[in-house]
Amino acid sequence: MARWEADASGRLREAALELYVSRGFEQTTVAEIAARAGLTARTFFRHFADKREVLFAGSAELQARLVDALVAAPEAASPMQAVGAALDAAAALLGQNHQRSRQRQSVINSNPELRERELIKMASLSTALADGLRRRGVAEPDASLAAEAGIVVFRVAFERWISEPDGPDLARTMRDALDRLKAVTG
Amino acid sequence: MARWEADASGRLREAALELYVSRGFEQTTVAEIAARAGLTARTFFRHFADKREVLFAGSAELQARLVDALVAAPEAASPMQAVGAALDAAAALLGQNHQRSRQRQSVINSNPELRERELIKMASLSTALADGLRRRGVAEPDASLAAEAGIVVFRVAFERWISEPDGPDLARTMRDALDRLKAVTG
DNA sequence: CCAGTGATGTCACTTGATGACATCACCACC
DNA sequence: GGTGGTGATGTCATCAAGTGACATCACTGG
Repeated sequence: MARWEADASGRLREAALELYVSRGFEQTTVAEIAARAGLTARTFFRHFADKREVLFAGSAELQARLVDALVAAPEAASPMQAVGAALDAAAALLGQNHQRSRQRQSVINSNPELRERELIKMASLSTALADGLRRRGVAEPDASLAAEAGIVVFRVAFERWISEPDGPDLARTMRDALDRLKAVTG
Repeated sequence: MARWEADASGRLREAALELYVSRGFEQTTVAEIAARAGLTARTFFRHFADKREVLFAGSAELQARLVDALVAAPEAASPMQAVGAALDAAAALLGQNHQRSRQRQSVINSNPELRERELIKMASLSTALADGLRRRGVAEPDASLAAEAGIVVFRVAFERWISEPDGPDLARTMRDALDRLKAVTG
């Protein structure tokens, strides 16, 4: 029994993505997004800290799942094996919706401000993974390095997966990238 | 001689850093920075694209030097050895001014918008290094992975160097971090 | 001496973002 | 059934970032 139309946040997310795709990020005003969702600009900023954040609403959940997978890895697993488990979880969560991922990523890639925001989300992921590794008893700087290396693999593999509509699935692409990283640093 | 006071850009950089340090980034307006430099806000935006960019004026030169060092590495050098040469160049350029680096980094670390900007500069560095590696004949995804791995080492080592006033110098810290990365991914 | 040029100033404007306050529908409790 | 609380929203005012258009002003080259 909603007092207002339900799921204001979801409507704002949807309206924003549609407008960002059709006219571009900069050409879209917050007032337009809110109007399309049947709300006002002031309300938009109650749901999202700024105009970019609306595209990253799912990142907190992604981070939580990655960390869960990392800490749940077998105690005997090496740091990079634990990171690998986190990457598997990421692939499971993002590996669907190739089309939607591609669309969203295209918006992000076409705007520097959005790329900045994406990078800081990745950095947050990285520090969360490093925290998880330290809780597993991994010392510094190994924990940070393994976490950052995992994020590198994630980014490179995700980009590759996005750009190859008929390539292997995300999980496979990530495992391949991880193998290549081992080879190239070795 | 100069029609106006010389080095407007340098005066703006200096004024901005002073104000960002003393009152914080958000609490400083562009009008204040410009006034301290004897200029107007409009002129500030002719020198710097936005309020954050003034802190990253040297990044283009840093990038050029890293790429130069990378492409100048011996032809027989492996991808990671070439990246290592770039890191040596970075250490030579940034390894001085421990005090100033620390001050600037403290401003950046205390503000999310500035951290975003720093991350995108790092990403730019990474793609430039990957380009350089490809010019050296390194294929994808190895070029991207080696470049990103190099940036990871750079970031982790720089942070470590900043936080340890009496630790080893930057070049040494970077070499150590690179060794640890090899160990942890191996 | 004069036209051109480049750096700056002035003005007007849009938009992102925020604080203060009002409103309005529902809910719990007496 | 009131009655007051609560949470989500709207309204209004305001600030600061950023930009376009145009003026100015000092020097430079012919």
